[in-house]
Amino acid sequence: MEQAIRNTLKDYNLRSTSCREDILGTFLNKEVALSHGDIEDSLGERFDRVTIYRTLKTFLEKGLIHKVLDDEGIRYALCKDNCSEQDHHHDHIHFKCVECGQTNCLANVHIPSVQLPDGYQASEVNLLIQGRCPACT
Amino acid sequence: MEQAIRNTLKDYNLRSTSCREDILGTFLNKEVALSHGDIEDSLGERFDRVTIYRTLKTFLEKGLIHKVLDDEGIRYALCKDNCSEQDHHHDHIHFKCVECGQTNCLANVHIPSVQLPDGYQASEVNLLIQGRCPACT
DNA sequence: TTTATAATGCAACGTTGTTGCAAGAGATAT
DNA sequence: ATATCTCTTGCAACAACGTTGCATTATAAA
Repeated sequence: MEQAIRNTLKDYNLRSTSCREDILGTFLNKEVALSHGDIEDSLGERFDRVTIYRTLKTFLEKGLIHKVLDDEGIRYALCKDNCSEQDHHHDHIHFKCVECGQTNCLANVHIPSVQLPDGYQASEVNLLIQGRCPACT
Repeated sequence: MEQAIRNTLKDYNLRSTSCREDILGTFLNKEVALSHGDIEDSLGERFDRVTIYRTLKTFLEKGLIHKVLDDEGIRYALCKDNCSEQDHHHDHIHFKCVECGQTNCLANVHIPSVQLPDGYQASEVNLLIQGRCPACT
């Protein structure tokens, strides 16, 4: 596990540091979309707030994580497909439960293609569905 | 126009105040999704920041506006259909141009229905497409 | 082990959003 | 037109969120 995380960082041309390892580990554990605050809470006082911000920014730029839209702000989740600095492809859907507040990725559910009016060029698609998850129904 | 705005406020059981009239007027003029900051900039120093926050909150609760998810935070747009406190229905799509930064509503384009896994109940759907708008292609 | 480069922590700052409370304005009935 | 009740506003103070510059420390490669 530890080693797998290090390898992932290496694959993305990132140096291994304890902060990066812990944050990546948190994403792997939780499997839901996390906000900066969630990560801060989960890691305790081990790292500076600023370092967490910068780590998230770095992960974003390298294509390790992507933004997840949320009605309360911005969250982040691991990229499932192999994204890179150049190329992002996320056609999956995020579901946020209004009851328990968890946001997670509905893998396997594909976004049906949308017919855009003339002149519009899509590069990224984000779909957030809010409602109740199976655990809260 | 002035009178139309007052009537709209009345329809939603809201007292007419200059702040509410101006904010509603701004939404009617701009026709794009606005953030709190956009509104603040557009209205100048006429109203307190706090009042703008509270006005947006009130408009939200009464069903006059709805949240539009954005990769930089949260924006608001007028409800087109007749929404109310109880009942919101927004199946339209928002398009954000990565070039000019404007977010607007693609009326006429409907969100294709999504087949959710068992146990999930959807109550609200938000679709944001990012790319280039006709003016920036 | 040395060295070049990158990441971290700290401090300071700016922005964004919230709450309580006193003063002021809107709507209604008289 | 006025009095009255209620809702809205502005102010102050605060909390949360996010950014930048710089000195120090850690990583990876020679």
